[in-house]
Amino acid sequence: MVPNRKCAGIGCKLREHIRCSDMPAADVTRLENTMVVRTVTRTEKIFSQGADATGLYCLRSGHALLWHADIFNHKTAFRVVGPGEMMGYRSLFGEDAHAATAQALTACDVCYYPKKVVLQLVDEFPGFARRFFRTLARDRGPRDALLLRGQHIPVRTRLINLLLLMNTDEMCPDDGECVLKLPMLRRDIAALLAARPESIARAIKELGQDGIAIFSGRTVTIPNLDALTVETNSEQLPLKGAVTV
Amino acid sequence: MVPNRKCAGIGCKLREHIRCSDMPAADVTRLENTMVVRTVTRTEKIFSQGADATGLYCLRSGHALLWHADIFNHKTAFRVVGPGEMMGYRSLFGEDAHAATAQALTACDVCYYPKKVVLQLVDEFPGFARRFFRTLARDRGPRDALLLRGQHIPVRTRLINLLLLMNTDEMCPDDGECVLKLPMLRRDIAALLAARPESIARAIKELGQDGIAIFSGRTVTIPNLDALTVETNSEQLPLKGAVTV
DNA sequence: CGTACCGTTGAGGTGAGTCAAAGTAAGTGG
DNA sequence: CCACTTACTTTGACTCACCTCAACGGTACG
Repeated sequence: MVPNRKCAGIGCKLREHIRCSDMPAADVTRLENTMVVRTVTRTEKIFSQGADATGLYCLRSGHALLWHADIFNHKTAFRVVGPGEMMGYRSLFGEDAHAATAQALTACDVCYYPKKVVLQLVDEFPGFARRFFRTLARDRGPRDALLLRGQHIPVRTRLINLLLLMNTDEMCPDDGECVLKLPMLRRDIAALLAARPESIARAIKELGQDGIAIFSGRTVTIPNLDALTVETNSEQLPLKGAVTV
Repeated sequence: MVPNRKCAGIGCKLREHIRCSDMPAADVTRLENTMVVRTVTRTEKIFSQGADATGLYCLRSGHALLWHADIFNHKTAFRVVGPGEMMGYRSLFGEDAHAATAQALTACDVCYYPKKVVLQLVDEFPGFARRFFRTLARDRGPRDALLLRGQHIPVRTRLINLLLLMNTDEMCPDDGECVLKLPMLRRDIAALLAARPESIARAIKELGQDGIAIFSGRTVTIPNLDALTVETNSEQLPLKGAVTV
């Protein structure tokens, strides 16, 4: 782990939460002062399954993967965390130990806010709390996995879903082809889709032959984005919309 | 739907939430006065996927099933709601339409609290809010399904997991055999385990032949509870602990 | 120029889905 | 209370997507 350093200004979704609450400048500063930014390298763990949840994490840059290991160390990933996204809030508010490990897929700048300060602010400012309620209620954490797995959806379709999920930014010109860089290994894709790396390789080959998505290392070229969406819609999507109870 | 009637006293988990907050009697009365109890019959819907979330629901008695339907009307259940349990809170706090349908498995008494009052109380009483944070963060909603599905777990094991999940009450003497009454159809079990009714039937037959769990209609006799737990532990349980990020 | 690790390809096995049909329980009306 | 309808449950035969195991090619790094 690289030496910590203070960092002025709050990044991530948290800034948005603050804007929506009527938090005075003094309290924002209080939060800023306790924030710690640390830089982690690829494959390094940000927090580990089983460890106490001592605070809230936020990615300033880079990508991380959340996965859970069973007693046989069989890993099941269920969320890709991108720049600006928070993580660790479920165990924070659930008052549980971390039930998943966060591992850096690429080099990351990670913000950390101590539990005590976050909970205090949540208690004091209803507007701030309400934003967290929304985040928690809409959290796709385990839902990402649900969306992507499910036996009756073929691996090919699950892979397409993942591509569409990773394509949030506007790296796609409206008509032309679309180039996407996946921040993870085949092994990680497999863990996310609840499949084996071999099955992923076969699905990738198939998509390439059909001219739907051409993989070259971690770079994916998608000639026609519509062709992807068409295919997911024609398949059975068991949890297409958000599954909010 | 049977005519509504007022009902004194707040049941369910909500009472516990109130006890943990420092809510004055006047506010508790405010909540009680807006509460509505209605009785629903088997198969009746308590709320429907796509409808606006107008309040919080709570089962005073009976069992209900939460399921989500895709565009092909393929139903995937993900939670069994028992007496005292709340439902509908995710869409309430997520400010989304209901993304699932709640359907009564047996006759139910359902409490309903209007959104406005609940949100007001959450804003006013941090202790009350904190309990909801915990509930949301620990919510197994979609997680139940995750626990039970996953291709690499055979249907037989998923079924055992469900039995253990339904066996919360102490209907088991310490040594003797344990009798359990499932509140649902085979079809519902299938939806919960992301399997087909035929596969459930086969798994049930197998468990009976092995003398691990004898099904007779909706009544399940488990000669030795340990035999069940042993089997789940020896299998790969991808999400054994709670998956809280 | 090895040593790892990652990625791909092939052969073989299998759990569970699908389809179809028979058996059983539950609910209805005379 | 019984005949009838309807819905649920079980069984069997077949098929297939994916897993497993094993081997080989590629690339990074010492």
